[in-house]
Amino acid sequence: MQQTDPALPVADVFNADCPSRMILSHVSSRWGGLVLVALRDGRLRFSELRRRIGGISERMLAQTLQVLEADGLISRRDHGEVPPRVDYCLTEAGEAIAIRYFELAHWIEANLSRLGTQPALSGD
Amino acid sequence: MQQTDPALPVADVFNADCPSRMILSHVSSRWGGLVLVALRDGRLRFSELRRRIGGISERMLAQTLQVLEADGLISRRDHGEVPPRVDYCLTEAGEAIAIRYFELAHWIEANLSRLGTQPALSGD
DNA sequence: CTGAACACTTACCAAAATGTAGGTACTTCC
DNA sequence: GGAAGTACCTACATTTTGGTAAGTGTTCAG
Repeated sequence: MQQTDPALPVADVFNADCPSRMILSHVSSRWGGLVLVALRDGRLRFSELRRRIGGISERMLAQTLQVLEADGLISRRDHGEVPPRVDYCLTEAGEAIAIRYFELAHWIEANLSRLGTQPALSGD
Repeated sequence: MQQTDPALPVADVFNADCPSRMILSHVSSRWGGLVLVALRDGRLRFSELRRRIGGISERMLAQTLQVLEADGLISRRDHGEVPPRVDYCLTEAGEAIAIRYFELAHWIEANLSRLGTQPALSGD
C-alpha cells in the first residue's frame, strides 16, 4: 500500500527538524484542530465557521484557513460573487486528520470529569 | 460505563469557556502531545524524555510535565535519592489521550508526502 | 440614506510562550 | 580535584501569537 521512498528519511515527530512537526503544529495550533473538526460537518462559509468556533477572531480564522489550505488539509472555493461568497471543505488528508483530532477532542469532552480541571472532586 | 452528571453542562470544545478547551490546549501545546506519546513506551526519567524529544529545553520539559501532571495525565514518582531520580508515566486518562494523539501524529508521519510540506508561507 | 453583512486585510499593541544562562546540592568517575 | 550527570528553578530577554479596530467594495434590507 504505502511505499516508503528510500530517498527520504523516515518521518519522525520526535526529530525537531522533521517536516511532520510543522504539520502537527499547525493541526494542533490553538485553532487549527477546531477548524478541521468543524468542517467535518461539511462545507462551511467563513462566517459560519466563525460563529461555530467560539472565541476565534476574524484575523485568526483567516490565518488558520490559509495555513491549513497550504498544508493541503482544506480546500477553498470562491464563488466569485458579490457580496463575497467563499466556502471551505476538508480534503481527503484533512478528513483523515480531522477524524483523529476529533477523537482526541471528543474523548476529552466525554471524560472531563476524570481530569484535573474540576472545582473539587474530593479525593486523594 | 460513563455517567453524565446532569448538573454539569455538556462539554463542548467549540465553546470558548468549556474546560475541555484547556485540557485540549495542554495536550496539543507545542510539547504536551509529544511528552505523552514518548511516555507510551513506559516509565521515563526527566533526562530520558529530554533526550528523546528533539528540541525541547529543560525549562519547557519541566513546565510541560507539571501541567500534564496537574491535568491528571501523567504521574510523577520521586525516588527521593541523591543525585535526584524522578520518573514519569501515563495515568489511565493519559494513556487514552496519548494513543489518540499518537494516531494523529503517526498518520501525519506516514502520509507526509501527500501534504503540502513547503516550509515557508510568508504571511503576516 | 443608514446600517449590516460578506470575506477578508493591515497596523498596532499586549500577552503568552519559549530560549538562555545561571544556580542548587549532591555523587560518581577519572 | 575537576568534570559531568541528576532534576530541577529563577530571572531575563526575545520571539511568537493573538486580539482590536479600522478599512475595502459591493449588495440588500428598512
